[in-house]
Amino acid sequence: MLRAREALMLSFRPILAKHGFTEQQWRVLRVLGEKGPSDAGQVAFDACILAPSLSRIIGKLENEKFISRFVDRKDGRRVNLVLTNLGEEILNKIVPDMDVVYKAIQKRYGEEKLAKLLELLGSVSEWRGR
Amino acid sequence: MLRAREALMLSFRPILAKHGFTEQQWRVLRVLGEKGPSDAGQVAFDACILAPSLSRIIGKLENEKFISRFVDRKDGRRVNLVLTNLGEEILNKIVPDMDVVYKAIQKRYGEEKLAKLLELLGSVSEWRGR
DNA sequence: AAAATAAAATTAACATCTTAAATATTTTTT
DNA sequence: AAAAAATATTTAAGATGTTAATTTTATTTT
Repeated sequence: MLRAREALMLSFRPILAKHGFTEQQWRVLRVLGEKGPSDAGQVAFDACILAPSLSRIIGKLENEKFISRFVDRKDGRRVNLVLTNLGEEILNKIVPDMDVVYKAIQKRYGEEKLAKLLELLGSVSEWRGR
Repeated sequence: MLRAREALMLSFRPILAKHGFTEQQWRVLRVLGEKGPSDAGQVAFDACILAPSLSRIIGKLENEKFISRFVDRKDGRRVNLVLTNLGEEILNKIVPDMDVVYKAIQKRYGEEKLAKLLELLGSVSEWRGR
């Protein structure tokens, strides 16, 4: 699984590097773009990043003005995260490049084969906690 | 893929923690146990660990007497790694515990489904370099 | 054979992972 | 309402990931 992931990321990483993002920073931006404003816990789950890592990542992304962070009004423990305009801009620049690579992979590997793989991976993911 | 891996490792990590090893240290020991003495480059590939990480890991495992390291006689650039007796002992203690978990997963998830997943993952891994 | 190039491992620097502990806030108990 | 338990986030510390630079040894060029 590690090697498969590594083989895939070899194609994606150069795109991120060109824009100065790491994989994880990218996942945070992408999740916020796809699901809209969310609290840190939700982003951590969606981006598959542990809470301590996320804390530092959002610190950086906030400093660089890609996201903003504010405490929830109803629950003072929660921190809400939102993309800034700058964050949305950069997201819209990167997404198309990633899509090109994704589609190339889909074509090269076989569309139905890839779908099957994702389905099997999804069913593994779901047993969290048993 | 990340989430699937995480779901699986949730079952394995406690076993390693009980013996005081990290995932990566374990992969190094296991590879040396399965393939016998190998040079660092080969171990790095087999254990899916980058060379710089491996350097640090083998430093620790050598200090703790689980492996020994010596330069290749024919090629002075290469470093060969071997399990010590202590390393083999600990390996033989941990392997059965890991097997129990693996078989439980195999049973719970479905043997042929798991085989299919591993096959698909294997074929993804193989494109390295295209 | 000397110089240039290539290859394997290590070191360095910064980012992230992982577990545990600490903080702050909310909810539940008593 | 005060105390206790639970929840969300952050800090801390040690280990690994990632890229680049360095070191050492082999191989290739000239």
